[in-house]
Amino acid sequence: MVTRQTRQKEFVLDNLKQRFDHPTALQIFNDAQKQGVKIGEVSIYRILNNLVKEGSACKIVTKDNVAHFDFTREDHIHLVCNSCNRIFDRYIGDNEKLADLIKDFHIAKQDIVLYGICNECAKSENYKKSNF
Amino acid sequence: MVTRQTRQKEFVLDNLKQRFDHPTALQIFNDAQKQGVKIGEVSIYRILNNLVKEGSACKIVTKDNVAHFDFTREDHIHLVCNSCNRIFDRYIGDNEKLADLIKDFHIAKQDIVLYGICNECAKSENYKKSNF
DNA sequence: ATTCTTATTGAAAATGATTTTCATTAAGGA
DNA sequence: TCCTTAATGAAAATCATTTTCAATAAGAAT
Repeated sequence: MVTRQTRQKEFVLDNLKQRFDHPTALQIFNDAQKQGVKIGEVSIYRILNNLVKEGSACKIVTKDNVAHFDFTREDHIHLVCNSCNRIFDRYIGDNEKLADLIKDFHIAKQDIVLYGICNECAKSENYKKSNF
Repeated sequence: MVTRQTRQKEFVLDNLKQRFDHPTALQIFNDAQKQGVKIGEVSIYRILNNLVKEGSACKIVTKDNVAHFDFTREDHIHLVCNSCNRIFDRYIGDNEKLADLIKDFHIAKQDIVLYGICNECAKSENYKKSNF
């Protein structure tokens, strides 16, 4: 299957690259409309999910069940506020301590969540079928 | 407002205390039915959300947009598999390094998410109105 | 440049977990 | 036993996201 370059894909990727506010699909859709770019909302969802699959973007789900997207740049982690649903970036090295991550943010250990692929799924390679 | 003790609340809390598999509302509902305990699904959602609000439970949302619940015990963090959607507990101290969290799990830094309350919301105390 | 294949799009409908509504039930104090 | 109102639950609503599928268009082939 040969992938094709389209206006829609280009717009979504560019929009995501330019901004640092972890937009939702709807926010990107609104940007497109403001700029007179014709894209259906559904296509934005599909394009974003594809970017996540290929590793060019990551998806962060806030507690209001809304997916936010971020272009994959330098390694950083995400601090998510459960009240205002904003997402903050924190750049931190491998050798830094857990306590450093929690500083300046009110986080219980139970609310530290690391999304990845468990060893079992990684071995079976089933995860390739996954949406993430 | 005086809170009242009910069979329904008791069942949900007990069920959550007994299990370590981070059940969904539906799983708890199924347990109730198997055991002949009459509770509506809606009530389970409501009771679980109340437990989260009061700090007795925490909610972990997997990438398939399903909420899982965990009775608040010792401090531990959650590793979530994006393929099988299982949730793993990891007990870890403040002084441990970030690298230790990632060991044995295939995680990009972008997929490390810490849910909490940002300083701004904590100051304004708006977060008390929040569901979390 | 034109044709052709099929990847991609997008509108409408479907999905599915969760929340809201509101009449009914029942906890537990009076 | 009565009374207030917290809590429940069935049905309906919500809402982000996904699926469907006919129409469109990228870009290779001719």
